[in-house]
Amino acid sequence: MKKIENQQVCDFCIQQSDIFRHLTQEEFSEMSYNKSCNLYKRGDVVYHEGNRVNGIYCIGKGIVKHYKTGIDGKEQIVRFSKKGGIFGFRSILSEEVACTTTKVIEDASICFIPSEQFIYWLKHNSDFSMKMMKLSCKELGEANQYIIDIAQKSVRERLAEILLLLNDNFGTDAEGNLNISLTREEIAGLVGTATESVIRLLSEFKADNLIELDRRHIKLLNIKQLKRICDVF
Amino acid sequence: MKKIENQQVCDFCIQQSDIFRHLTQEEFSEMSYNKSCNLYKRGDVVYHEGNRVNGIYCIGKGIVKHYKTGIDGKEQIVRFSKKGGIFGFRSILSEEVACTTTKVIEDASICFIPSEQFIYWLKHNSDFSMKMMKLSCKELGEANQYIIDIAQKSVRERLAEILLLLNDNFGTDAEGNLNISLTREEIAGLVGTATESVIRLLSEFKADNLIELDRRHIKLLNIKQLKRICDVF
DNA sequence: CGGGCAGTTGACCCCGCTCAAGCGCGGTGG
DNA sequence: CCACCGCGCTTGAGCGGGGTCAACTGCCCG
Repeated sequence: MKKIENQQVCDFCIQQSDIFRHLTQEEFSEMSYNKSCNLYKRGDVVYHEGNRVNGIYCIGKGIVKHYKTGIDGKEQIVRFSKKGGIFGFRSILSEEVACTTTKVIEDASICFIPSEQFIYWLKHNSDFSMKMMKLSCKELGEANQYIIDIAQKSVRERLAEILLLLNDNFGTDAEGNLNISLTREEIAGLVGTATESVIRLLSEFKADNLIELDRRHIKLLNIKQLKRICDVF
Repeated sequence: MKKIENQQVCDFCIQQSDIFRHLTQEEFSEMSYNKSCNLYKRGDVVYHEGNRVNGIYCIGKGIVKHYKTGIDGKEQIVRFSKKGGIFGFRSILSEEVACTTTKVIEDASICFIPSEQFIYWLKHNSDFSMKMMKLSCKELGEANQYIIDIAQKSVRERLAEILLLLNDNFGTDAEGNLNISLTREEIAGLVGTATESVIRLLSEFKADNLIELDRRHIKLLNIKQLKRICDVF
């Protein structure tokens, strides 16, 4: 886990983030002073499930996955975070240990802000506090949706939904491929199924001309039909 | 849906709730002035999924279930709230419509506090605001746990877990029965399975002397063994 | 007494998980 | 430069958990 001081990229992360838009100039300077910025490579772990987290993290560049480890070490991915996103706050605010492991899946530049600083802002800047409140409640709504999806939809439906969700969250590159590179196993951990099932269903989708596959590059060809597959509700 | 003004029970709900402990005397009086208290019967709906919620609710007495409606109207219960609990805040804070329906399962006395009042407190009482933050993040952690449970555990394991969870949350009455009365269908909606599966597994548990069944009264006989069943992680 | 709903039980079968074998590609070392 | 290795990916076979459907019971209530 290589960590390099890199203040320049770090300022970028503040500008990107909705959460920090409402800081005053003074607060902004204080933040720059107190935070530290590190570079991470794919596979690096930011923190482990069950560990105490003593600050929040914001992303200037790259993508991380948040997952819980279950039976036989099988990963269940509950969320991603990308440029402009923050994470780690759940554990601090609920005063519990981390409920997920956070691992880098695309080389990233991530800032660390000590929890004292974070808590101080929450208490003294109500705009910031309301933004945080909104964020955590939004994530709660998404988690609730996830629960009913996994409980009631078929794997096929969930896979279609996940593909659309990745499309919305990460968009596409010049060739039209999803702007996130996941192994089949990671997709399985996201959908909540076995790796083999993901492979079979992706092949089916390809045969039906819904998607194009080239190794880890996935291109959505027929979004309307994919929506029809997952919108059973 | 019978609603009766009932100020006396309502004061009780404020005293019960952790969330309101930190209000000043002045704030407490203001709250009593602005809130309204209503009585609900089993089956009454407090608000529907997809509707706008314009205040938060706190419970003086009774139990409600929060559920999402899925395929064929199948309910997925995501949470309960009981005496001292508050709900409805997620929708207000995330500025979205309600993501769940809230229905009474045990006759209840529930207060309504307009969102302007709620938001005002959040902005002007940082203790209150921190409490709310903690609550929403705690719920988020529970939702994440729920996701991996449903994705990776068997129905048998989940049912055992749910029984223990009900035991922790609602305790037992004088005869040792769980202090919450649920239909088999509701248990199924909680576990995320079919009603018939719940019935079969409950019978199994009974045959193994893990529980005692008498209609909707459930009594846990061997908590240690139930824990062993659900703790596969 | 009859209707309706919750609960129960049995039969059936399909989705999706597991296991096992084979393939393709990139990296490494001789 | 090629041979080997290992990991990620793919495909097939088999089977079992659990969902669905249907029939029946018991109980409450009009």
